[in-house]
Amino acid sequence: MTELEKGPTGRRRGRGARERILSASQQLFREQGINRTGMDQLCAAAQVSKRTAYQHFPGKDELVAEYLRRFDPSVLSGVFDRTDLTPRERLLAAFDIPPTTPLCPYIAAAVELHDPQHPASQHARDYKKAVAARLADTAREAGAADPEQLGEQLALLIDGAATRTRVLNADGFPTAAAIAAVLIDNAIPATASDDRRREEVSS
Amino acid sequence: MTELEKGPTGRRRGRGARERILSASQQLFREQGINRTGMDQLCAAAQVSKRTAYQHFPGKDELVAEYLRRFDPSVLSGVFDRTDLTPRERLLAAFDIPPTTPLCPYIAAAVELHDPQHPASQHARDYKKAVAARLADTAREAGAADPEQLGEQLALLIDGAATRTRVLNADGFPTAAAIAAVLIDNAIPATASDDRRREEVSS
DNA sequence: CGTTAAGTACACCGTCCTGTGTTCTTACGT
DNA sequence: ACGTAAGAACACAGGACGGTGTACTTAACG
Repeated sequence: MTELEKGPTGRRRGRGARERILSASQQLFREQGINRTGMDQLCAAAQVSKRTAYQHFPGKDELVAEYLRRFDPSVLSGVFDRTDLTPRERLLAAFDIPPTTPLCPYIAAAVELHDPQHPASQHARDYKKAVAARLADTAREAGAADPEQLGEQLALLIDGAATRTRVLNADGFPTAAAIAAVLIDNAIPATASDDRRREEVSS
Repeated sequence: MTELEKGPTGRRRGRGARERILSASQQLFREQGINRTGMDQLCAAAQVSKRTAYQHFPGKDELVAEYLRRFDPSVLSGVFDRTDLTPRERLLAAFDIPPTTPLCPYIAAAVELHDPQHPASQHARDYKKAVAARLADTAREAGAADPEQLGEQLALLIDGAATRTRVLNADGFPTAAAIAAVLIDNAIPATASDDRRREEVSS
């Protein structure tokens, strides 16, 4: 990863500066925040010339947007694609987050940048909606009466837990998970604690 | 408030510069964020010389801390001291927040400043704990089985709603209020809910 | 080989930021 | 009326920031 990735036969140019920049962004933006991380420091950490950075990204704003774009696959698919869990367990697994996680980078970016028009802010909105939609899908799979509502509720719990973890310096996800369990049980009519049967509830 | 406050007989010095500074802080910090509000702009809005500002506050950090300190009475007592409501109604009234509210300034400050050691961050922690404690008190008053847990849960809901309102640009408090209603009903031992009026419960 | 693109090193610009020094003016209380 | 302290006006230091210009070096590939 730190080494250049030589493609099969196609483009093999470059020595991976862009990757190093994004990698350093992930570390520094999360550790120090976006506004408190200057381009000079970032380039030094990435071992990349400042000039090179600005040949890969038009500006810091676009770099931040691209930095956020990198989170999608890991977070989204990490939980929702686990076939070893029942839908209900998957919903709860979304709250199994190590307390060391700094803060949802989308929340941090939206608050730090403070501009709803910023490309990163728009991406944050899209991401949050996507998570809620994924939760709703899983809720539907689990047989919830109102999947959209449950998805929105669980998404709110995740954000609340992330925020409180940051502000209070104490893990808020156990509390959120407890609430989630109540909501899930209330939303699934049959209260079949575990629907091990994978029957598609075509409704 | 905007006028100088002449004490009874004691100190009558000053023409209210400090008040104007704090007042302008409330407006600008909430509208634009803390980091994006420079001292020059703030002093101009407060119609205060920059030199005067730095004679009232050692630095911007302390000004921010004092700015946060101003929120305590209004927010805390605004909801919890309403004697016209039952304890249960008071818990739910905490979610009646106009959607125009920018964002809980404590969350914004903690995320923007990004330093847990910052005086404002410490104050934000204290405030969040105080709110949870107040909610727990009210929950106890309402007859909840585990008031501390319910207080913590409701506090998490409020923060989640505030965060999502900011990130998604859509009011998140109705969703949070719906969850709160479920939690409250689950936490108060069944029929013992202190509703004085049971008329339009189901409506 | 030579070409070409990617990357480096480094100085530099303009802007904004927090914070200070200095001098002058106002208003209050005695 | 006078002294004193709060405040105004204004320039300026010192640094961080985002971003650019320029000349040089490296590595891939024909």
